[in-house]
Amino acid sequence: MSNFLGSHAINMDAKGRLAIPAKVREELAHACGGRIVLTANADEERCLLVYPEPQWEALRPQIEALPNMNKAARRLQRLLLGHATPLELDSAGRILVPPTLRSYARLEKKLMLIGQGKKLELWSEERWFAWLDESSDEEEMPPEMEALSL
Amino acid sequence: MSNFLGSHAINMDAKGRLAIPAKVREELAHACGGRIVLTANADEERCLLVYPEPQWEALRPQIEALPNMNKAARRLQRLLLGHATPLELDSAGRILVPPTLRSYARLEKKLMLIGQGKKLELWSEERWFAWLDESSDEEEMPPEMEALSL
DNA sequence: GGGAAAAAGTGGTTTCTAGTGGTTATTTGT
DNA sequence: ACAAATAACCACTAGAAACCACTTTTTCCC
Repeated sequence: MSNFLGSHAINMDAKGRLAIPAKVREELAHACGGRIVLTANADEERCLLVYPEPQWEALRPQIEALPNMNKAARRLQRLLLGHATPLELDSAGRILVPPTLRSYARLEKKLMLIGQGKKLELWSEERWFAWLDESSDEEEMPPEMEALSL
Repeated sequence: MSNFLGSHAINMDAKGRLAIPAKVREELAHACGGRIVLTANADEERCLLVYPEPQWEALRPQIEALPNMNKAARRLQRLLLGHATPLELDSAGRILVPPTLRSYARLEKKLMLIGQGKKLELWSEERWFAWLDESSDEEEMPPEMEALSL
């Protein structure tokens, strides 16, 4: 099972190529042989999600099966399914981010790649730091979280 | 079971390397053979957390399992999982703090390492002393705390 | 209490590989 | 068929990691 951790600053070149950090590349190699699926994030943060292909294939039927008379469910489907793009690493360990996804997440040169266990998140650096600075406003936390002892 | 106590002033060099104090090194050696995980703190104090690897591995699944349609849970995941970095001590007993974590906790040259029982906290010296000076404002305390007799 | 030896902390140097950019080939569309 | 855009290939540079050497502090023994 893949286990992506940590954050990495990476640059995207003018062609939309970005080099996956070597550490992450290793993880990807034996999680999916370098076959990944890139898609949009569903919540209000405009970032991209990087799934090893098997992980994505496990998730996809669940999304497709959602009762889509519900507006929120339709939104999730359109965002996730509608942006999903299979990608492979090139010989130098880079991926080419499709223009659509690039503009969805407002990616420019400086990016951040954030490990999230079974997947990775790809943010524009600017947006990532802005999100970090947001006050962790008084959202109510789920009971599992209140019980945590870090 | 590890049991980190006390505080130590330490210096980070220009490359981001910092020497773990010998006392702490001993504790680490037989808690995890020197294999540690460094990550960000979840609350508003921007410091880093140092876990012996087994401790972290006990915690990680709990964090990953949080219901991440919830905003507060997502924040915790992005901070903790998204910054977690496994590290090993070099031949001189030092660790290299990744640039991402260095900037998150605003670490410069002078740092403080604070024992917290099962983990350690790593602060910029400046922020540590500033925090000490903060008024412990009238937050209400949990019942377990009210029952304490120091 | 002083000196010596060992350990701890600090800094620099070299080597290697990850990351970057450019160039050529191929494919697709007009 | 030709042109433009995309994809694969190759070469170079810069940054990171491992190695090594030195200085300073502490502890133990005389």
